[in-house]
Amino acid sequence: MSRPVEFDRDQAVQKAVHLFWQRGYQATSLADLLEAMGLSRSSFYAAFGDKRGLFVECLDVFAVRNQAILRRTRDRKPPMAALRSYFERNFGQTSEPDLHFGCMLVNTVIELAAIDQGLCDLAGQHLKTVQDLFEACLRDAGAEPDEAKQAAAFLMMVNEGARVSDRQRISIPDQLARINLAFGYVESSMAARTELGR
Amino acid sequence: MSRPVEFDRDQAVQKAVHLFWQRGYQATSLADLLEAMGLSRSSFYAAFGDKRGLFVECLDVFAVRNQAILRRTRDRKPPMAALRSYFERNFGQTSEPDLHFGCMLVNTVIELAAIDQGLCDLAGQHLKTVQDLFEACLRDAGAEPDEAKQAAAFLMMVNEGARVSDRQRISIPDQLARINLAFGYVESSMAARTELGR
DNA sequence: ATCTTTCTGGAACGGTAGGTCCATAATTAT
DNA sequence: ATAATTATGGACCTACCGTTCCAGAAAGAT
Repeated sequence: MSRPVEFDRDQAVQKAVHLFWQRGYQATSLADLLEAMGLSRSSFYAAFGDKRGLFVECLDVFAVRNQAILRRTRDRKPPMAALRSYFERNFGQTSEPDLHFGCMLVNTVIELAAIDQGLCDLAGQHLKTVQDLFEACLRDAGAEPDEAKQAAAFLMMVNEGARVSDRQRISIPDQLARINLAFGYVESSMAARTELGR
Repeated sequence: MSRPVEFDRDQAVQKAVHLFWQRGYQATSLADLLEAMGLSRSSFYAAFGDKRGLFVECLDVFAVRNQAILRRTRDRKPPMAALRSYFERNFGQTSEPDLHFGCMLVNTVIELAAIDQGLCDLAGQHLKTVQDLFEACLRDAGAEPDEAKQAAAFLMMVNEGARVSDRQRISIPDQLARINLAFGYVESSMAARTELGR
């Protein structure tokens, strides 16, 4: 076998994630993608099938990368601190100066709910996985099963809301204050149950 | 002066709001709009300028209608109950059987943040007005100035998160449970301050 | 050097987008 | 009736969309 230099597939997908994350599915044209990924039309269709196929792949990549943030800190910090740092890391300073793209999964749910139910459901499943991670952390922190489930659902709602505000370029201090308030509520509620017996 | 029968402008705008709310800005084509509004291309451009102009008008109409829900119940119920019913009404049963469109303002922020900053900012301003309404209700309920501001920001985050889940067709009981939890947090926090000290 | 395989650049496709234009129909004032 | 005014239907425009196709360039295998 033989072929011209292979392009770096993973790197190309990363570029695509960045574009889709920033501009959404519909507003990202094939021309935009080809330029950013640095490959030709023909290679694109050979490698990814079509635009929608690439988007599915990007959703998966984003979701894995996003969950990894939480999974890694979970090994190194107490469970509640890991949860907090997941929220804070997503909204604090980033590698890029102006990275207020929210969450690609949330953006997808909103943009495509009435347009492409398959893509919307896929994004929703990934979000559900994150919510399950929240629940696991809360269990580790001592929450009762039902309490953990409720609090995880609440924190996912907070997460989604924070991502919306992020797209509006809310100030970082304001953002952190709201997140801190939400965690204060959850933690004091858990503490209350623990202190005054079961 | 003289002219053929005028079309009902307000009614046409209502139809457009419904479409934009459901499908978003980009995915709503002119053909969709003309059919729903029941008018011809020429009349459309004469009356609204262009698609973007109509969208601006729709954002305003939606925002006013949305705020009216809260303003009206505020006259007839205690402030915290009015706030709660704003959240519950937006996610409980509606006139239409499957009206899981979220909030048009939130949808616009997410869809157009990187596409049309003007429209995104306009939607953001309308959301800020709602947040100010939240704050006023909390003041009426006895919150201190800073406490009211913080809690209003928190509730706006909850509101935005709830709208995202709404587009994912979250079950109504789950939705109400999360909202109830959020309000429980805010109310018990306010009660704690009132009881002990100050 | 030749063959084989893989990727490339670019032309071309049909479809649809938002927007413009104009001849015609409809209505009121005179 | 006639004139003046205004909305209508629909053809038309340009631009771009995602996708397909193909001749040819590049590189390892023989």
